[in-house]
Amino acid sequence: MSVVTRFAPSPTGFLHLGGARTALFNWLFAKRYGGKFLLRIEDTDRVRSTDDAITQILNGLKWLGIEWDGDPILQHSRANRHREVVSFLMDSGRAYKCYCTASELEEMREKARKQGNPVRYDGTWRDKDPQDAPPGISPVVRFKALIEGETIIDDGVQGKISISNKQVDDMVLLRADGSPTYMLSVVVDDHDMGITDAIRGDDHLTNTARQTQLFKALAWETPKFSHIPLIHGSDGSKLSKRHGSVELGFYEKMGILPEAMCNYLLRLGWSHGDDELISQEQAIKWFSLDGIGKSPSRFDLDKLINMNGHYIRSSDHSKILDECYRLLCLKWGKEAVDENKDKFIYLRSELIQKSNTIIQIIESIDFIFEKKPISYDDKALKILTNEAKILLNKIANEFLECKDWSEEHIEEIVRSFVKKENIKLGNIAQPIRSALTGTNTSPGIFSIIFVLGRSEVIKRISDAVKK
RNA sequence: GACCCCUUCGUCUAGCGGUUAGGACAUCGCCCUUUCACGGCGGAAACACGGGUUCGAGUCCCGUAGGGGUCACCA
Repeated sequence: MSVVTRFAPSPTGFLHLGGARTALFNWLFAKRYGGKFLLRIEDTDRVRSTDDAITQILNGLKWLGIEWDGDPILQHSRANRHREVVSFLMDSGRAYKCYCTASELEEMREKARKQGNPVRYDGTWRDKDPQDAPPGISPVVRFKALIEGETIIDDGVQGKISISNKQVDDMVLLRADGSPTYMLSVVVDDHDMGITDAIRGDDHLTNTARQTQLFKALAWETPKFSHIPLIHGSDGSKLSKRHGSVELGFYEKMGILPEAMCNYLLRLGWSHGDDELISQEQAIKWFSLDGIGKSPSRFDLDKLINMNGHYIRSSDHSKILDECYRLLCLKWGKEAVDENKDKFIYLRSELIQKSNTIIQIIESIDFIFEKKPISYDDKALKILTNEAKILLNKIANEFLECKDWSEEHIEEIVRSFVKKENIKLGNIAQPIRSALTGTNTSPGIFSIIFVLGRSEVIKRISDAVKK
């Protein structure tokens, strides 16, 4: 039987790092075995689900390069099928109506907590005669779970796990308004979609016992589940909005490449010996369940950024350039960018070589676009001493007389100036840098002088000297 | 609280009974150097603890501690 996996996000929030990794693993697993990867939107909670979230999830997956087979399935559209399964369960005596009110349930839990018992539904309506149903209350439908024995889960990552059936209570299948719950829908949909393997977060592990019982009650085959440990924040706590950086779009905005993100996510919880840089093609060849670790891992932004640097340097430069152009336009406006495009093109190799993120590239050419007169930061100001200004005046004259405005010739001028003045290159390079960029860091000094052009250079130097 | 899972450098991890416990990120030092980086070289840095099993344990078993997850008419 060929492999069918799925990613089943709930559109109650955005696609975050954990979800992205789950999607990646399922996708990789399907590719590895030549199977299909399906997408199912778990929107049975009509109140909390939003279209925005769906769009964002889809975009996030596309950005990562994860393509699903067929159209995404919207779970709520299958409600009738879910209800049909419940009536089968009712007929076969594996489900029943429960008329407990919310306050009764709360009381029940409170009592169990006080007595130190597991907090579960106590089965009040399990064997009651439906004739006793109180008037005016619309019931929920509960699954009649097994009371004795234990449920064995053969997990692809965690191995064999047994959970006592005493731990599993009679879960709600249909809400009072007749809508199906998640617990029912996953089971029915996984079966109907022909899912053979599903990789999902650890947080579903104990739910699996409930779902397994449902599969059995329906006489359906259970997919092979593999529960992967969760990703934690850098402080070791559960990844949450508190970390401010769980959303995938956050990383796109900071100039992380999707390839780097995939590679990083892949290495978080999965390994293939000492391999670190793993292309998508290679990952598809290597991916398997036994490379997945059992312990939770922390998210490390530094490592992601470093990995991103490798991808920036090794990927197709024209692709990087396109992305830079897009972001540059966003930042400075298309007109300004087009006007200065050749400057950026000239500096591109150096920039790509030394940057770890797209944003770093963009920021290192801020000086090109700064409005004149440019502003100087503290470090630049510190460099612009009186002695430095004297040197700047002198070198400005040299530039004025320069006949051949090429980077090579500019370097000649500066180097012979250094010799003449008996100073170190740094003594003049840093003041020039400050004058031209308003900061103390920039691309190579000769290339920025060349790129800015003679009149601009003269102008900026004279502005700086007047400071 | 009950149940389930986890535990190797600061972080991600390799290791699948015999290793000087390896790699990567971060960190420190040196080199390169006009700045910031990139790159190169080198250093420091880990088997949570306690019992077993075994000739031999990071590797197997049992406890303890710590961490995580689940206990909804959320998914």
